[in-house]
Amino acid sequence: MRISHCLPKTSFSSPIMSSGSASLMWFRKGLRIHDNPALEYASKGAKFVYPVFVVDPHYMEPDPTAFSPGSSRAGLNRIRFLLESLVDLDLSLKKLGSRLLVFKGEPSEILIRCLQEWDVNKLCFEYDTDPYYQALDMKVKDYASTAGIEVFSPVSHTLFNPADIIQKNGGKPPLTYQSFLKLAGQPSWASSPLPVSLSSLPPVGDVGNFEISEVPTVEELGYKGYGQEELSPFRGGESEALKKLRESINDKEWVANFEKPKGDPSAYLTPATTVLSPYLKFGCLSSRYFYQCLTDVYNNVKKHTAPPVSLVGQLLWRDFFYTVAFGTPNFDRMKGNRICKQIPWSNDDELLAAWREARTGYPWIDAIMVQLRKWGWMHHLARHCVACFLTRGDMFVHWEKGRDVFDRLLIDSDWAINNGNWLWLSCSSFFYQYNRIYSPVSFGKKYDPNGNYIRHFLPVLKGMLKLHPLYVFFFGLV
DNA sequence: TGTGCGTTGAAATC
DNA sequence: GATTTCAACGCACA
Repeated sequence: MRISHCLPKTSFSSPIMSSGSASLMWFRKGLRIHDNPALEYASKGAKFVYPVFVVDPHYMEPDPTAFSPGSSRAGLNRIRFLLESLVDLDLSLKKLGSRLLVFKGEPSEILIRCLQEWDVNKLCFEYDTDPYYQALDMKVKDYASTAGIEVFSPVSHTLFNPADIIQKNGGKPPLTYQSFLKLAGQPSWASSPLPVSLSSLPPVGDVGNFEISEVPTVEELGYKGYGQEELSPFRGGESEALKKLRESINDKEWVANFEKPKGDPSAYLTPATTVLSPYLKFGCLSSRYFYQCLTDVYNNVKKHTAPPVSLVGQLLWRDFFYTVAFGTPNFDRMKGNRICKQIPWSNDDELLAAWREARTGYPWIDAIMVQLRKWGWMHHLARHCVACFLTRGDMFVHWEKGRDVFDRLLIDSDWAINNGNWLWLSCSSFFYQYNRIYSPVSFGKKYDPNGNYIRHFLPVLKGMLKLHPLYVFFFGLV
């Protein structure tokens, strides 16, 4: 690791550690060495550390019935990004005298078996607010506590602990960005940075009868016949994340002046090439480390932009959505979701398929959808464009359907952020003006008759043209 | 209960 | 085609 900056302290106080013991470090997100309080605690005073990752077949293995290459839950691009991240993590662990132990199966069953077979007295993993992990972690924690194993599960995926913000707000999550900012304030770790640089890790203990495999390749998972050139150009892993971060941070002027477009949206082309979101999603890059790097830059320039439009503002948006998602039951559904407007969406699967398969007939929309399918990543404004088109244009398709397509195809798809944005862009929550069901002004009107919306995205779309020859084809149709 | 406001949007106008 | 105007809904806070 070439981390020269100071790294943040975890906001959790560490329990008294035992000595001469073994720890199990369970990786899920947080696929990194830097700013990883769970890994740090696992290695403190431990004789052995077992770094474990469980390949869940539901997430990883081919599902031939899905509409695109991939498993039942994730597209091939994100699966490959994850595998690359794991390979990189394994390499980094090896440099520190350890390695990644890769298992395959239902994660809670595997974890419990590991805890039964190995002489482990500490179980460490990053706290996760997603419902999938809330349920999974409950099972594993329950077993650990009955077995007398200490569990350390710090919040290190986000800048703030969503539970803290919700508590400060009287038990409910704030529903506007501004109120979130007020409640959040400065992160507790921001003023007292702690340099953390793991120089070595305790060795892996005896794995007993377990068969430990290397990180599988996509071919080994059963995906055949997909060449490199057909897939996303973005490589996964912490090393790549830190390299990309450094490239972005080096341009201090750009970092300080980063702002949402106000007349010159072409300024948004630069962040389109940094692509840090997938690394934040898997935790290859710590959002807290990113935050500190940005504050360092801000401290060394005369003036800089501020939330919501600044780069730090973007990290705070991420925390905002994590907080609302954590504090809202059924956040990923319309029904039973108290913050979601109840709308009688159309149920036309053919319209959905046309959108998904880039054959709407609108070249802008289709070009973006091709990029989504091919690269698994697209500019955030482009996402807004196609999401509004699907839910608020003539299609009027349920946001949950569009959400599912993004969730499958985006390499950076993140449960809280993806659902939050679809709620927003479909006028179901956070943003309510001109809801076409309830507003006689806009109801039934054709989507964007003046082309205001598309015009807003034009510079971004033209920028894409430079990036990939495929767009020539689509733009040629205009 | 009223008022302010939002990483707004569409119609009116230049 | 580009710019300006103003209508709009529900959260936040008094």
